[in-house]
Amino acid sequence: MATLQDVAREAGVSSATVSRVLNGSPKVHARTRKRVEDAIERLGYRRSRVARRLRVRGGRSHILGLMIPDIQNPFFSDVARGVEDYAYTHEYAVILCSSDEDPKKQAFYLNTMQAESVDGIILPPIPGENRVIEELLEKDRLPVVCLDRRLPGSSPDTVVVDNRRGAFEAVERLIRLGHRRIGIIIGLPSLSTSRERLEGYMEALSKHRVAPDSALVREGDSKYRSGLRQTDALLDLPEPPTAFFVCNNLMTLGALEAIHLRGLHPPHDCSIIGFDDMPWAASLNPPLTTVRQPGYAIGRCAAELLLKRIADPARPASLVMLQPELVVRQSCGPAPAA
Amino acid sequence: MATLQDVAREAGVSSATVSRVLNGSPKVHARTRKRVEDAIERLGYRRSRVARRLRVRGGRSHILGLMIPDIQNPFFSDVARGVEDYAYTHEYAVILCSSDEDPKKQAFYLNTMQAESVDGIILPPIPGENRVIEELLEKDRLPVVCLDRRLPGSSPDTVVVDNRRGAFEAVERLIRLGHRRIGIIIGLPSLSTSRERLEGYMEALSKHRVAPDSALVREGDSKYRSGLRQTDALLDLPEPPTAFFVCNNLMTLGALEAIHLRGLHPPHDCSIIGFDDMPWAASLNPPLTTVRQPGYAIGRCAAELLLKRIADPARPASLVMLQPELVVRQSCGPAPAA
DNA sequence: CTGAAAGCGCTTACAG
DNA sequence: CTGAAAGCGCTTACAG
Repeated sequence: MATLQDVAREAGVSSATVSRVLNGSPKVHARTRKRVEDAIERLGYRRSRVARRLRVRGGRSHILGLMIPDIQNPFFSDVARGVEDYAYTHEYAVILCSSDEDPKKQAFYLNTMQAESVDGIILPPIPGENRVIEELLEKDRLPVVCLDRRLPGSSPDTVVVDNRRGAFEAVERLIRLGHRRIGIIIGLPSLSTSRERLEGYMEALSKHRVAPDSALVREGDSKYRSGLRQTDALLDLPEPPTAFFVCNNLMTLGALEAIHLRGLHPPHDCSIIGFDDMPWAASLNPPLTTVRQPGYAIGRCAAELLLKRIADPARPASLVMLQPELVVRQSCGPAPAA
Repeated sequence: MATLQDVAREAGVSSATVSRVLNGSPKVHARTRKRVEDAIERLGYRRSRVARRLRVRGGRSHILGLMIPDIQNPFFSDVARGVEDYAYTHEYAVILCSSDEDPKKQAFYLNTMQAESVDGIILPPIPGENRVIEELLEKDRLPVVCLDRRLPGSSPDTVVVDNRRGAFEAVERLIRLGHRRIGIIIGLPSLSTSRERLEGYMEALSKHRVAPDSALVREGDSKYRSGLRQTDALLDLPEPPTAFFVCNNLMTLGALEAIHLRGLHPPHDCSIIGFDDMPWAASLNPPLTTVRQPGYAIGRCAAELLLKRIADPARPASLVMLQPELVVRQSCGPAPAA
């Protein structure tokens, strides 16, 4: 690889001049500039960002770090795409990591990102691992934007969805269809999203004077298998629910499987509403009614907040709450007469 | 941020010694090592990878570049996860980019990756853009592995799936069920995957002496809408197909939608086989028979080849062909009597 | 086992 | 408008 020195030699100028040309400094004679540009062309020179970053004070790496639980979860691939597209329009690239909610992986990746001197990091905080992120913010003064989940205690820039409202609307719809025994499967209870969705469920029940029953509340882990198991458990109840509200995409697939395995056919035999919409929700059996989270918009918004913070570290932190939307398809019907 | 110099001062040793401790050199006195480690701890020092890379000859960045058409396509998120997981076990992080098959985006991202001095790049080559990749390989001597698609002309490390065989088996199955008019919807004809899947289709036809009909061959663009449109076109034929072979995941969803809109119910009214399996394929209506590509394994394998090449640039290039698998569910039935 | 010194490829006041 | 020189934060022969 040719270096800046090589270019200087080739063009017969000093390295300072080459650097000026590279940085578009106005005070270089047009003829000199041309000579340098020709030399760059001839040598196929490319400036080393690594060396540049070492030198330039406050030098931006133009790299963002994005750490999500799992890129194979369609919600998070929507988020990732949103981040990436916004970053691209601002000439940023992104380092992507899947943490699997594993503190060890998170630590490794966070370390790598910092060592690579990313300009900032976007992540949904892992419950119980706040310290790490707070250190990032306070000690390392690294811009961080939280997404999907809130960071209890501190309040960095955050973008979340109104989970309470999304859950409330879903459950209210089920109640209006006549359902009184509504099962809910939430994700890990340590997640703020799980708690908020449960709150929305409780509020809807309370508003419509439906008595809550703790047997109808099940905890999963956001994966397919837990959706299957918890639905099974619900169906095994002496008085099983007539409707299901399943709080994430993969668990909903599992729930559907469990329901089918019993020979049940929604929306006739029972009703189901999922959380997270997906391109194939309309092709499921039955076409699935879901609470749509704007994953792509969440990603874009987080990237925007991060770039703003990078540009102005002193700006006040903001909390953006995006609205979910109930997408009604065909998985809900009236409650069977009791 | 504390620098190595700060640590040296704090520990009362030279910077060389600190560096030795950092690099795990055995020839440092245990007591000295302890002093340095304590100083590092006290100062919260983290070594700058940027400075390190500038200095270490042939210094590895421990970053891989991965450029895929679209992270929102589940096949590619499987691939991405495979790459990432393998990279993680070897202490590598990955920069992820979605090219949308857009040469301009590809150029920008490739540039960024190089400037960031990634140690190597994994990508499915964009048709007609071979030059760029060849330059990477020859001029910049940057390790590159191609994935999913072959690079016509040269032969870098490549991992692909046996598309011909996957398509052949799918179509043969349809023929054995009695289908004679089998529609196929391929992706962009410039992609090697599209051509190979079409070849497999033709071979199956030919083996079983079914006359090909060019009206049954439609070209899509791998997206949902084209699956919908091309299926519509097929159904509008004077003599429509009784079975459909749709060559990618998103187009299959579109095809299913088109079929449902006509009030048709597979597997009774027609049959359909998709390409690419997905976690929710079993929950579709009907549960979908598909050719499963091992996306995760493809990603892992590509990452493995890349790291091997980085370690030994002189090793001969290898072409790995992974086998697809026909996953039979319930979207295919006997052809209706003519 | 440890230190002084050179240098990786750039940028940037400081002179001129 | 241009150049000489210092320095970003590290590593590594070379001495001792």
